Amino acid sequence: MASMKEIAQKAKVSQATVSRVLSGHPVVKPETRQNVLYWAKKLNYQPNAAARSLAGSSTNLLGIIFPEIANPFFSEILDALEEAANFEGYQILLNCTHKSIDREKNILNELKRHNVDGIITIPVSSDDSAQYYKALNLPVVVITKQMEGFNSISVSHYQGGQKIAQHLHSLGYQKVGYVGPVNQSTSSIKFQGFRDFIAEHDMELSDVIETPVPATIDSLVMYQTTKEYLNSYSLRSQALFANDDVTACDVIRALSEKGYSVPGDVAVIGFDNSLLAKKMYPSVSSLSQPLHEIGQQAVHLMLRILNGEQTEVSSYLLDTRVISRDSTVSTITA
Amino acid sequence: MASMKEIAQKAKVSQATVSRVLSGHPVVKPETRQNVLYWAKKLNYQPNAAARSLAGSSTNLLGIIFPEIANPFFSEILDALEEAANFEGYQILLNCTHKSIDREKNILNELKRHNVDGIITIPVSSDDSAQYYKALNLPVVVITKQMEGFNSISVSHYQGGQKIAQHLHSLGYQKVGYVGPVNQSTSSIKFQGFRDFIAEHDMELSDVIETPVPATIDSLVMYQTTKEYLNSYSLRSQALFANDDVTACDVIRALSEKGYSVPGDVAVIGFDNSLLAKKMYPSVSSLSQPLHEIGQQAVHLMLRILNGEQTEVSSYLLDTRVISRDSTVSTITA
DNA sequence: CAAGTAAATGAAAGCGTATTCATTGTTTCA
DNA sequence: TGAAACAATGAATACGCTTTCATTTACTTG
Repeated sequence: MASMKEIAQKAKVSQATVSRVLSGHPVVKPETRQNVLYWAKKLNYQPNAAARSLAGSSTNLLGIIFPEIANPFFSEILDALEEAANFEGYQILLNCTHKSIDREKNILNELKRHNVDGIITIPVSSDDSAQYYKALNLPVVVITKQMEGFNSISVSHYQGGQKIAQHLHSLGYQKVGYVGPVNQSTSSIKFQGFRDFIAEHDMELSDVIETPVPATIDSLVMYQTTKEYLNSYSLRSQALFANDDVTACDVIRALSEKGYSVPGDVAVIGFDNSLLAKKMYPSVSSLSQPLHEIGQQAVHLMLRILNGEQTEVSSYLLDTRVISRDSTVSTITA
Repeated sequence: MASMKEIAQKAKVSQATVSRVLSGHPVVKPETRQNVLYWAKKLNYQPNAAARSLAGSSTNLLGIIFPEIANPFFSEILDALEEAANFEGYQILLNCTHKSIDREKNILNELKRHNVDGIITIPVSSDDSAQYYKALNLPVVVITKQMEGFNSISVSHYQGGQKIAQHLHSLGYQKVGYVGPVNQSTSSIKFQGFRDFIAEHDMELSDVIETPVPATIDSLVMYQTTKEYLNSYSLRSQALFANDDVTACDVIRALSEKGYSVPGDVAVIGFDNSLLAKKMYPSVSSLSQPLHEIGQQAVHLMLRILNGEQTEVSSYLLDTRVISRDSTVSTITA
């Protein structure tokens, strides 16, 4: 690899001048600049990232922390994140917590030693993780959820739950149910919004199928829990709100296997509007989170922080909307 | 961040000795070692990656090059890759080509300047990409396909096509069809295996629905092409082989919308055994590629190369097997 | 035209580590 | 007991870059 030293020799200038040219420092005579650029190009010069980092400038490295990747919800965001970051000249260091806070701590150490310029993260826990991120003293952008004292890009899960209920209400469903975790942070907020809307309108929460938080995307626990519920109770709901699209798929399977037709007998609506909801047949209605935009905005927010254009901490909430598909239909007959 | 210098001061030894202890160099007196380790721990020492890199040792950085991430096929592999790499103490630098060879060239430059120890890649083109990888002079492991002159971890797509045909044959399907690209490298190999098996057994290739190669996972082009075909021709096949699981989903939708029941009227089988095939209802039969294993083995192969334990170039082909699900059923009546 | 100022560049230090080479202290063996 | 071999450590250098400070050159102005 060609170094600045070689360029300096060829161009008959000092290495300092080469550095100035290549880092866009203004005080260089145009002719000198041209000459240096000529040789840089000719030698296919690539700045050594380690040397740059060591010399104190930025690394153009962004640490990314996700719970897992195989989940389409996450991978779609990651896709957008990668695209935006690379467009802006940043490389991405990808790490998964698998929802373990110990793993998260280790990752933070790793990222620190690599001198990342900033971190974009889906933290393990909005409560417990905060202190470790604080201790880093690095720019952090939290996505898909909020964390006290940190910049974040997310959606209102409470409002999301409301919109789901509203959607079902507008289609004429009166008895509705919920499938998902009840005591987990994000899920319970969705559920709360859902319940609050129900309470304020002429609706009834007829079934609550509480599931554990699945460890991985391959987990069948939502399917199994739903199946067991259907074996034990007779379903009273006309429509079910599944906490996310993965759950929605599992619920549809459990329902179908028990002889319910979707949406004929029971409607189902998911959350996230991830790939699964789109590709399923019948396609699954869902609350759309702008996944691509979340990734993109996270990167742009990070850049603003790095450029000092944004100093105060703020949470951005992006818009959501219900995408109505095959799994929910109007029950209102003329 | 604490540096070796600080540890050296506290432990009253030279920085060189600290370096020796921390990099496991043997010639240090046990007491000295203990003392240094004590202080390293106490100061929560984290080695500076840039300095290490610059001083000539390895970076523990692995470059990863994928076409896209949002596709479940890729994201499942990525998940395994990340897990294995981190377990082995490596960080992952993630990049997407979006199937552009120019983008791929740029990525290679980026990775080079970051001094990655090696690259694990799904190259854009097995023919055109090779030269750029060669020029890097870095360890490279190709995955999910083969590239002349490079180490690779993949499956036999030809044999995969054969196995699909064999599966359909064993279930009693005689007239079968294919949906997918016809002139793209990997796809056409699958198709060839499929055709060859058909030719050698009492089967007939009744429909070929040629689709373009979709640009992204969100593309509806496979669905549209299938729909158009169904509008123009009457389907003669009893079973369709879809080039991958995403296509299989689209085919099922198109068929269902045209009034065909799956698998009642037409069976469908996919390729990859990705998340989509598992989560769909009815679930989709598919040829299972060991996605997790591909990721894991790629990392382990890379480590063997880096340790000099593997010097000659070789292609590893992992086992595949047909996963029979709801979308294919036996037509043989007793 | 001298003196002072601005523009352009070079020399050198420093970032944190690995590593070579030199040095010190300790042991071994003739 | 003296020299040689060895074990343990320190001093110093290099890696490629950014940045400060000093120097040179060119230009302005009274």
